[in-house]
Amino acid sequence: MEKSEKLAMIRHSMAHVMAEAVLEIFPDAQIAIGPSIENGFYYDFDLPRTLTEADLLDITERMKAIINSDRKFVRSVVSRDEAKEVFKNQKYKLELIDSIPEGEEVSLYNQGAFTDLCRGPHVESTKDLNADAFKLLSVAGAYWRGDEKRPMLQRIYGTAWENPKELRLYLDHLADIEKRDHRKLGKELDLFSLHEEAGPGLVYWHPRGARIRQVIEDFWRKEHYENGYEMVYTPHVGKSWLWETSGHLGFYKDSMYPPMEMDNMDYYTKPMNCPFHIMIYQNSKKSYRDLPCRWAELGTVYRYEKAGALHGLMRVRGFTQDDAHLFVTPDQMEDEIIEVLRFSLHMLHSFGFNEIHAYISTKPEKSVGDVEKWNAATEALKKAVEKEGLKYDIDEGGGAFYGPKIDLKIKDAIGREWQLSTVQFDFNLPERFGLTFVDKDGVEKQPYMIHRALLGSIERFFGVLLEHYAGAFPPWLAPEQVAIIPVAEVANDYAKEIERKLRKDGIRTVSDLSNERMNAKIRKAQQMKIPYMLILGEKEMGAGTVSVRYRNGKQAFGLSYDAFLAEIKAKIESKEQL
RNA sequence: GCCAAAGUAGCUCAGUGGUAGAGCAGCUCCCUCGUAAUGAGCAGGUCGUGAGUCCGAUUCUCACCUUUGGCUCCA
Repeated sequence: MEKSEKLAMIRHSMAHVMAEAVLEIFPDAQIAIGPSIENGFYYDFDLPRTLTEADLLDITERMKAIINSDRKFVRSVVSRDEAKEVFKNQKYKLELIDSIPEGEEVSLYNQGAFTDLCRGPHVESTKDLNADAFKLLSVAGAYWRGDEKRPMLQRIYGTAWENPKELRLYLDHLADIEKRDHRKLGKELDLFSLHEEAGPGLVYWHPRGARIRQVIEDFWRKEHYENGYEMVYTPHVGKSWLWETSGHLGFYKDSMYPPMEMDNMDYYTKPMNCPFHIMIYQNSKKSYRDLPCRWAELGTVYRYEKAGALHGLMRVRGFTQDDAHLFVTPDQMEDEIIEVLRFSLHMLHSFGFNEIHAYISTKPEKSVGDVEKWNAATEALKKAVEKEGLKYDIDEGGGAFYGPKIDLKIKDAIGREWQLSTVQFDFNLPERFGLTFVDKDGVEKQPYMIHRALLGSIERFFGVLLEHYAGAFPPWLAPEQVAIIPVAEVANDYAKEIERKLRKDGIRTVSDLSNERMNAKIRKAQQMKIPYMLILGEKEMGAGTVSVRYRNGKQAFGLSYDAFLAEIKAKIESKEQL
């Protein structure tokens, strides 16, 4: 048996054991569902009162007792009526029984005092579970069937493994995630802040964070120019006419900031940049000779995200998309898609993301645009992905109503997936705005329009980068690349001299002339995760050299200034991690 | 928006029905030091906001705001 199947069985069985334990404490509890999930399991309950930390300990102890009592998991197949009789006091189970398709058999699993409606499979006996290889993690609210109109249940999350060692590894992994939390690092490294009193979900970039953002944006612009894009700038607000035409006021209004009234007109802050880029397109009549238009903008947009959805930099209300729109002829479409994908991968690789997975989403049932276009676009997406040799999954029918898309997800340093790039066809806006170009044959035709963002949003991308590197940015991104640390006051002038030279040579440098001890300065620089420290004392002054302490603790003594400069420049140039 | 927890000094946190404390950071002084914290002193808080109970509320109650973990949605 595959390990993943075995773990799923263990976790699913754990969920049943947990349900039994909960029922021991709350005999009248209504039980909902309890599946295995990635890394663990959960079970949803409708309970007479809110669970506390103490309850979790109590449940844990009871679970251990159940596991150690060697109860068999016994499967039985019953009729619907029999099942309904068994669960006559369990309204959620009754609903589930009714939702089982006709013809599918209804099975129960029983262990000890607990019987659950369940497809299985399960381990043979509770003794196949390890009482020291699970942990209940948290209680959270969850709607019955994920529907916010239905009752809110209490969900207990747990993690379960084959043995205590695996559990330990997983708990260490959770601790690692916590250590890398971009909100924590953002504070520690003085990169950004959010201010509840000034508006939730709005980001303030501090000098050190802004430095990194600047490096990202400069690189982004340079690459875009090199790859045939032009930059545009567009306004932050637009009259309601624009959003009515685009359809946003019809489909997207709930996610937009409310209107501002001026001169009897409603103005909306933009939740997307597309209508503005379309205005530029429409400013003049386009010939096939003008296409493709590749227009990019670091466009700051505002969206009303539900309060509960806000999360650090990952989910905010104001953010900057690294947006671009491509207006292309049908002939150009395929090559352009291949090119966009190649470009995306190049960008992601540059930032140190090398494990990339593609997800193609195809035509949903309700859609606009004719089938031929959908097919051509979808084929182009597949071709592009295959050409790059990317692993990909297809989400059949998972596209937006207005066009198919590719999403790229990267894996970070600790194996978590993040969606960054997205390439999205749009058959809707060209129609709504009546976009055309004059083809060779003199006939006006509709161009293909492609939205794409490579990094997604700068805020979110920054958050992902921060967690990926755990704050220890590679030299090319580090807000401060060199910290100069004089051993004692006598070396301060020499420190200033070296700082001036480095700054002049384009190296981001700070020097610490405070009257702390050298050790304290090193500690400070180390905590700020500055990649290079130059320790300058009488020896260096005398010889006109520098001594380097690298972020990883290694040291090099007596380097000439030029040798050090060459070394750091090479690192920056290569974008390597130190 | 819903469920739960939380909000005390710039940060991390302790604490109490009789208007608060630590460490770090900050400031001052001392130290001038060779690879992760020299030492001493000072200053810093209307205890998230508003109401209620009470002789008295940071502490108890309620409402609101915000944050966190989830649900939903997504970049």
